[in-house]
Amino acid sequence: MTSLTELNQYSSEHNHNQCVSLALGTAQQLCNQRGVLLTTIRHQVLTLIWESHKAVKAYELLDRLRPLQATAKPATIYRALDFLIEQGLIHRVESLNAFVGCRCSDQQHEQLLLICKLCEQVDERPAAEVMSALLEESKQAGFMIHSKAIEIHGICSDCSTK
Amino acid sequence: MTSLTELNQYSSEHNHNQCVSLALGTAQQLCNQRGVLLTTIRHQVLTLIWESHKAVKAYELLDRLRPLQATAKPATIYRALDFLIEQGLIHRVESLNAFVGCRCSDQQHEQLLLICKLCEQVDERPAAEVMSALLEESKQAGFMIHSKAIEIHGICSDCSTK
DNA sequence: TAGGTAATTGTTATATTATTACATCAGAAA
DNA sequence: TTTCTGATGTAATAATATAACAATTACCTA
Repeated sequence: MTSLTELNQYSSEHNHNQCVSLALGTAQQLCNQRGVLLTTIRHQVLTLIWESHKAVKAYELLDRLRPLQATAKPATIYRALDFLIEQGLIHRVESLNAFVGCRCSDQQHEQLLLICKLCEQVDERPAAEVMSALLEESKQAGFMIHSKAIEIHGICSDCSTK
Repeated sequence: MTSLTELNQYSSEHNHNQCVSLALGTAQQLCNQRGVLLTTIRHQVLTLIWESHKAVKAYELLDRLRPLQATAKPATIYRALDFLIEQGLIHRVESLNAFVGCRCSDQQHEQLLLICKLCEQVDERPAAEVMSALLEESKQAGFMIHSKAIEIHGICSDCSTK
């Protein structure tokens, strides 16, 4: 079986339907395992986020959710986003105030994010070397890590070779 | 001469006046060298930011600036912040929507930020190993770096030993 | 199946963060 | 003096996010 992390969304010919169905399938499975509910709204928001590999703004999601949920309000979106983040199904991109689907929700969730300024796509990388250097650095500083946001902005390989 | 980076703000007995005068001195010097103006407002905002090693919110700065600049408005603060960031004199902490003085403005500006959840102080570290691992990772991904935000949240050594 | 409870969603209002556009002013250069 | 540039004043508004409370739904168990 293909795993989420084996797909590279930057390649223009990637099968995005496969991305989406893998992501939603994994999400459902994880929620089942954890005894939490992937309700209709949460499922819809996750699906909207997965429409592309770009980070999406909350109010853009709201606009896109409204046709499906006539009563949707900001709180509707933010609650769904909170849930999806808690469950590790999406990333909050701090430097963009935006949200992107996580392709590694079943594994190590904290990843390095490579954010392309041109195509706006966000790539996740486990970046083991970076993470271990980070651990070492924190250890030296006597700092106990709770969470990390590692966000790199630049030009992705696909855009720079075009 | 003591350099900014030799001081550790986490040690409760550090001489903060020294931090401030070093920071403001370096800032003035850099602005002179670059032929840009550290105007009264910009100097005041930088001074307010340096009142502590905590990240400060824009509207909190505004409140604290108003006694000094009766006409100050949001744009006043955001313009000063934009300038200070451009000149590398402060960091924007993306994950807090807040701002903190930079102790390495005369050197490599992009640093790892260690943000304590208890005392709220922000420590900067050049973290050479992390940065080189990051470069290597980007290279492998064919990604051209423009800028980085590396923000680690947790408990600082000072707080965890208290 | 009825009743209790916790989780989810609906709804309104508002807080917080940030930008845009245009007017004015101050200082350096022609 | 005129002109240009950068900085600031000012008003309005856009964009992002949360709080508080009511209503509904899902689920457990007696």
